[in-house]
Amino acid sequence: MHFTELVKTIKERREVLQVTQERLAELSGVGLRTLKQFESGKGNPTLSTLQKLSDVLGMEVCLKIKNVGPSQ
Amino acid sequence: MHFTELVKTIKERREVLQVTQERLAELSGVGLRTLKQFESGKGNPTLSTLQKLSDVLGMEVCLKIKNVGPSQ
DNA sequence: CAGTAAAGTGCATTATAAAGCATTATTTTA
DNA sequence: TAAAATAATGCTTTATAATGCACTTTACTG
Repeated sequence: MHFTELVKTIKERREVLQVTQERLAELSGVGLRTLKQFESGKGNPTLSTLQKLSDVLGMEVCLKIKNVGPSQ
Repeated sequence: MHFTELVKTIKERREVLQVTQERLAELSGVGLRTLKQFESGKGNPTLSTLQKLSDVLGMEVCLKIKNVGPSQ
């Protein structure tokens, strides 16, 4: 997933769960400014920030082997 | 995946591919010091750093819904 | 064991993520 | 449409990630 997709995933998940940025910031311990910056596609969050947000949203950061198959 | 697992995954993948830290640093554009720090379980890499390393190793950073099933 | 390669660590500097605050813009809803 | 809620942005400060360099430690390999 590229940066943009990660942002989109977090943002959509937050919206599905009907959580505001403010609430997510509170629950995750991530600064509101940091969350806003991230969701608006700017910046370069630390792994820790990404994990805190993911956690609250019931998600997790993972690494998977890229699919480099020819017929994709 | 927790931080430790992410580290382990990157490190093991690098070793499987028989790439040295030095070579991975070169290929990914990540500083050798940064890579060393990460692999020895210290620090808190930025998403960008994690992605650069993953890319070269044929992996990608992703977000997935956590499995919170009762019988796990 | 000696020599070499690879990995880990201390220190210092630079770049930038994290954060808060105030303000503005946008969206929602009454 | 007015009011309220939510989201975005500029500015600034503080914390820390990224980096290089020199050195130590740990693995290999002859």
